[in-house]
Amino acid sequence: MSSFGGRMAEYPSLSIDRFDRDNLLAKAFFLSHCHKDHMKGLKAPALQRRLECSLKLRLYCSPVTKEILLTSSKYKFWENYIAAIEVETPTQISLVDEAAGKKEDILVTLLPAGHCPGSVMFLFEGMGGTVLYTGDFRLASGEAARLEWLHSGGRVKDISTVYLDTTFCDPRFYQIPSREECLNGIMQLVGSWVTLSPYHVVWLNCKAAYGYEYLFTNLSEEFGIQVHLNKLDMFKNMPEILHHVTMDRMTQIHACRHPKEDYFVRANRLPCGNIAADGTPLRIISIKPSTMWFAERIKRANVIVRTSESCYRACFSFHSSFTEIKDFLSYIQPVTVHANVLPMGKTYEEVKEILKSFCRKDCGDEAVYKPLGKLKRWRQSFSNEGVPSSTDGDIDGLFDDYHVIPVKRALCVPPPSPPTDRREPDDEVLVNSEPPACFIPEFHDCEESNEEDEEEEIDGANAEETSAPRASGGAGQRAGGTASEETIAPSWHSFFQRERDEDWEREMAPHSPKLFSDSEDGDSTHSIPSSSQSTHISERASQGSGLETE
DNA sequence: GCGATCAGCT
DNA sequence: CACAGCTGATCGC
Repeated sequence: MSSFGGRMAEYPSLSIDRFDRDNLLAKAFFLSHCHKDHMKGLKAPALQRRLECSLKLRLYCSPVTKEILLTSSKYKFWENYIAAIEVETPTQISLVDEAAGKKEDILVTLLPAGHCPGSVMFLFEGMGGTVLYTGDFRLASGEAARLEWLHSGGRVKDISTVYLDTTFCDPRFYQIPSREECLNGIMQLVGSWVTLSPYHVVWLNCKAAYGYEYLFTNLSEEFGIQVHLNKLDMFKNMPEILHHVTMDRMTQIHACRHPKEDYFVRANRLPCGNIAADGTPLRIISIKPSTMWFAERIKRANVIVRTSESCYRACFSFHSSFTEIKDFLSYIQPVTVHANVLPMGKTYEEVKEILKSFCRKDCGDEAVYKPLGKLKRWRQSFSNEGVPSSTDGDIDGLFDDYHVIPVKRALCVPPPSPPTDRREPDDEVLVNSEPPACFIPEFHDCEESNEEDEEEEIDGANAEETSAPRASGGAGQRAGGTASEETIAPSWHSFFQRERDEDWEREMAPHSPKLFSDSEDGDSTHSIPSSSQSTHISERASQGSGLETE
């Protein structure tokens, strides 16, 4: 959760991701993405009043963020005060002091942050120097090098300060499997289930927040099955998402929510209450995206963990891991860095100390901080009214070496580890060189591990301990169900006959499914085909009743 | 009645 | 397994 106060020392008249208290006095507002903890005060009457009294005040964000924000009626009043800025399009903004009549121009560039739809980082350039506010982000190691606007003249820009998403800035979160690895694991699990029969459905237990959309679109694309959501209006102008989601409950992949969803799922019901038209009980598995991390370098990661008979956790993170943060910051090499988030159980000083080690070092008389050069050209500028006032499409000359990885500053890093080396996360950095002139602590050797109590290895003996009795008088919940949630009888059968009509009938065994069980209890019907080696699904004996829904 | 804050619970 | 946000209780206005 962001604890950033909203303002940066270098540009104190801007407010970012906080809109309460002193931030109300800002000359311009910025929203990095649409998560509530970055929107504090954004719908407060005090801010509404402030807007109505000013001709100049604008909220700057990405076009997607604007779309999402304005979909919510609570934020509709922003309609005339939002200036969407295209991503990766340097844009000039005039900050006007309406009382003093003074004006200051800054250049802002939105960089894709990989956190959720519309999420961006803000790169500010102006009299306060070059400052990067990351918002929340997840970039894989090496991705900073591909962000054009972090560079100039083939080199990384001279960035004085970074305001950084430090959610996982703790060696405990040393490594998180990549987006692709996680997605592949989930795809295989989903695929191995939904192909068994039309009655095999998956419930993705996603939090009520943006950021899972690429999961939905990829699953839908792969299996030709749209994902059921409670509402879609926020995606109405995003066809690339809209095509893959649906409000039709008659589908095999669900990410719908219900306040009592755990009750539903325990009773073998989907949160939306959907059932098969012919009364055949659905076979539901739940997959809960969670952050799973690895304190040590391990060769093969389990990105899926089975927690009970029909419940799985799948690795999923919208924040960069410790390694990714380190890579990002080491590449940017700012003079100073501020933590936007205090990771659980860490003090600000501890985080600061870690971050400092990734920043630019004071090495003797090497030029440490060069003043900002002349600003280059920009494509488009906004007047204070938020209207694009000019267009200058010619930016190509700025970055003709686009495909060449820009050269980093040659600071503080002696051979044999030249600064231009791009390290892969797996490279063994700690063995290959003398300590650099500026000693950089490494965290590779940390002994911390989340593995000890996780028991992620397959435990066939316990894996079937899932028919344990319900903790409570669960008998009151009949699978066939309470009548209140059902409305119209869905034409389940015909729906799927369009899609595929063979193969599944023979799979419709009457026994209860035992998923991914390696045990030989004789009732196992579900196993990931040969691909299980690459999926890294592990079983974990359920600690509780075996009927947990998370 | 509304908003802010916090505990509790995913 | 730790992110993001909901619900409900409490308090102040």
